[in-house]
Amino acid sequence: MVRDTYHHGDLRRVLLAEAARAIEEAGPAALSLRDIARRAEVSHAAPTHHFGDKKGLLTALAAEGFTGLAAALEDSWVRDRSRLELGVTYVRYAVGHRAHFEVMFHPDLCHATDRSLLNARGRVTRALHLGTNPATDTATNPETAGLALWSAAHGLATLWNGGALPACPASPDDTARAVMAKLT
Amino acid sequence: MVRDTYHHGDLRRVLLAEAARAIEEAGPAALSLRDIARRAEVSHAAPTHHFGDKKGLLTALAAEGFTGLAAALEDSWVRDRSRLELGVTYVRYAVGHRAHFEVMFHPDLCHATDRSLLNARGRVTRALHLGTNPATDTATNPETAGLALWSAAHGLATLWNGGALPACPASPDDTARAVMAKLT
DNA sequence: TGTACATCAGTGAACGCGCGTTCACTGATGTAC
DNA sequence: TGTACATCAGTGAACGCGCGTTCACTGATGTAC
Repeated sequence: MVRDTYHHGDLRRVLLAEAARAIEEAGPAALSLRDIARRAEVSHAAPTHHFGDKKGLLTALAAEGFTGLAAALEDSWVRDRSRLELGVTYVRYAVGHRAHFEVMFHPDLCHATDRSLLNARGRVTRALHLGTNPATDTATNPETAGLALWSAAHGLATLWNGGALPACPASPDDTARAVMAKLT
Repeated sequence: MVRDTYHHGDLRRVLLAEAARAIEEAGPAALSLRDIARRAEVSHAAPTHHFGDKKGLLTALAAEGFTGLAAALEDSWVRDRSRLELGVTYVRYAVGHRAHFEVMFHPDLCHATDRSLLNARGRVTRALHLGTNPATDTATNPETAGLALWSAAHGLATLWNGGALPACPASPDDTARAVMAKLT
């Protein structure tokens, strides 16, 4: 124990951060509560105290990820009022928060019915439809517009994080901008 | 043992099929060699005999997936000569082979340097560029065209398989067609 | 056609390990009076 | 200001379990002659 006090003070946050680091290093399949506790330098039972069980920790991580992504998207829209930039922001967030992103879209790993998780996820879905107007967009379905943007951004982010792109020289931002520009 | 012969006859194929079923049910994180052996009704050491180790099995599954996808894409191109349909085919394959698709894009789970895996993956990448012509497409970068199609199809497939789409009524094919139509 | 032998495919016991979870506990903090 | 007490946060020992891998083995198959 490196700590000088018995109480940690900010353990919950630290555990989430260490979980994210561990997932970035070896993927969510290799994650264990005991490893996270080791990284945080607390006893191996401490994580359970904060999250109930392993899925509880991953649920919290996913919820944190959805909340952060929703905030990033909303900021982006306020700043640029551009759906292209909305997609770029999505990719940037995913690449910058690989572990969160990984967990967010693997419901197997989480308590699927967790309220805060569902709320945060809904907020992201809504943000992805900013700039599509059901009243004026009668010709093109705004659902489809939202889904196309989501698909392209999500796909690029996933491929990028998975190392599937063969020797891509450009930055994620530039690549995302080029891809998003192909959407009508 | 239900079998009446000592030798199984087709164990390798059966093990891959059972692995795919197991992954569909509970995700790749929950996969174990012993569980696959149980499903195939062989001793728990039998899978190791065929694949060397756990990663070996998943590598074989991923390679099988890439090969099947490449074949589907090539067929699609021969049949329709349509890049839109190429994207639809990608989504259809991914939705119809969830387990393979999952493993294909998680290099953590595989022996990353396996030759047959890399070959099959390259074949998919090439198929995704069918119909983009470096000679004539000087205005729009064919790399970008390939990547945009890939991103949109991959993203839609991933979101669909992950259950991320809120109550989508249409079939994967129809949804993919609508999304792909938004690409220039 | 038969026989010897090499090779292949699957077995089952054994190993050591790290895991998630439980539990009674103790140290620290906050609140009521 | 002090004291009693409830609550919270983290501990460390213990549990039972399923796992991947190894190993010497045995049953079955194919091939050479």
